[in-house]
Amino acid sequence: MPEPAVICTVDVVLLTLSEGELAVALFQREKAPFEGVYALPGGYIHADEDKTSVDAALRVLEAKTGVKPPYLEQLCTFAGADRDPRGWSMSLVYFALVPLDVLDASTRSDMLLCPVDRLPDALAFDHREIIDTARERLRSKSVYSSLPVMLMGNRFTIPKLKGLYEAILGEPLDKVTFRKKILDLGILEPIEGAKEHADNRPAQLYRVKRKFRTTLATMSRAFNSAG
Amino acid sequence: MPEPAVICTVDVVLLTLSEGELAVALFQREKAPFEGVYALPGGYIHADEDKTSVDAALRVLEAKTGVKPPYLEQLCTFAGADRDPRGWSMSLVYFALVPLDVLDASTRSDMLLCPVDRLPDALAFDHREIIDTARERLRSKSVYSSLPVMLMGNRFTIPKLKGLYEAILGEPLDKVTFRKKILDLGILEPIEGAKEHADNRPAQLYRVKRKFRTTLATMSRAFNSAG
DNA sequence: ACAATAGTGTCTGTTAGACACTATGCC
DNA sequence: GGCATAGTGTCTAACAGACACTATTGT
Repeated sequence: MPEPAVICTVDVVLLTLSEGELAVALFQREKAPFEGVYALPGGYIHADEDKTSVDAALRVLEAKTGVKPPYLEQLCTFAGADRDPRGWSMSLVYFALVPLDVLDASTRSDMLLCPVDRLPDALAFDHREIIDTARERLRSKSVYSSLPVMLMGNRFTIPKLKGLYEAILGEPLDKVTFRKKILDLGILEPIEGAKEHADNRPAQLYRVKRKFRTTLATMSRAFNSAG
Repeated sequence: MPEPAVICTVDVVLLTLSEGELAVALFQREKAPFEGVYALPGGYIHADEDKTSVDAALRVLEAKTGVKPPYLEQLCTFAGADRDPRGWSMSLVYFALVPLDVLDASTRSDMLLCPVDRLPDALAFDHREIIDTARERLRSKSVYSSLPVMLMGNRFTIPKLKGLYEAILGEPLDKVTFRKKILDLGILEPIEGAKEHADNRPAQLYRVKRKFRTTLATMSRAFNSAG
């Protein structure tokens, strides 16, 4: 017996660090439903074109943003009868982390980089919930891993990275502990003679070691003490 | 433009504790593809019947096993062109934990409870990979949470629960540490005067406190020392 | 009494976090 | 010199894990 068709789409939560804040990439929808309303980049799965669901996510992201994300993982699937007025729908959502400079280099002009703490009042479908889920995923992974370095550019200082962790976790971290643990991971190396200058003591610049450019490290203990 | 149809299914990895081992519920497929081969309980999403994807998972599980699982969460979505010979398919996989006695009470006779360490040589589709993903999810969640108590019955002893954690994590745990941490969670209470008798010193029986029957606790530190 | 497992008390090495301190730039 | 931030040394309280010990049953 033929089943009523299910609407199969892929959406991507692309997060970046913009002006010290976590921001998500949004686009105004060109068609109904939710025409003109901001939504995550996404689109139908093209069964004749996408070999895997990752391919579909990359294709959609490439089309909307021109970016190949250095980090991409499956987030969750949002499905049900009520989330799309056109019918029963299934949205396979991916979660991408992209440094701001990569995004800047190839941005399509219609993209809105919106700080996750100040989302528009209206978002298409259940995209607000999806973004919240992505934030929560990033937060929980950040507690015990080096995932956030995917949001930094090629060179960054420890204090800047600490600020990013604090922005993600929403709480202050201890300077000494953060330093020790992030360095103990062994994925960062100082860039000889390179310092970031401000109107105070310059900070040592670091980069991710070559062999960890793709792989990420997990740390043995959490950064914060929360249970 | 009409998109080529995507095959939308729900599958459930139902795990239980059988004779001290973690076991998964499998069924022989009645139709091609993979007719006669063991597979996870699953089926098409019924867009006209299932309001949400959880409904679909529960319906499929109820139909095959007669069980309403005390714990159910979305695991992952497996999708792509190659996993199903019929075409591009998308399987939304749920992950259920059920105590053995609940399962025994309403088992359909054609179910195979197979220890996860001794799976059949042949499994339908990518179900072996799916089961591995579920084991890994359970393992990672067990390190820092009380999730495994969902696999115990109404009453159990601390040493029995410790054995379950060891089966899931695949490594021995320290008796003292386990005791302290599982009790510190505050979700268990001793059953007054109830002991489990063997041919040695009887062990105190515990149960999950009423207010935690549905909610689960997370512990501040890991059970094991592994990073 | 003995075997076997349940359960506890104590010690030790490790570590997170607090705090104080030093270092190094710009004004 | 003063200020601000980078970076380090040290102390302490908490805790995981090891080990030895006691407790309680059946045989």
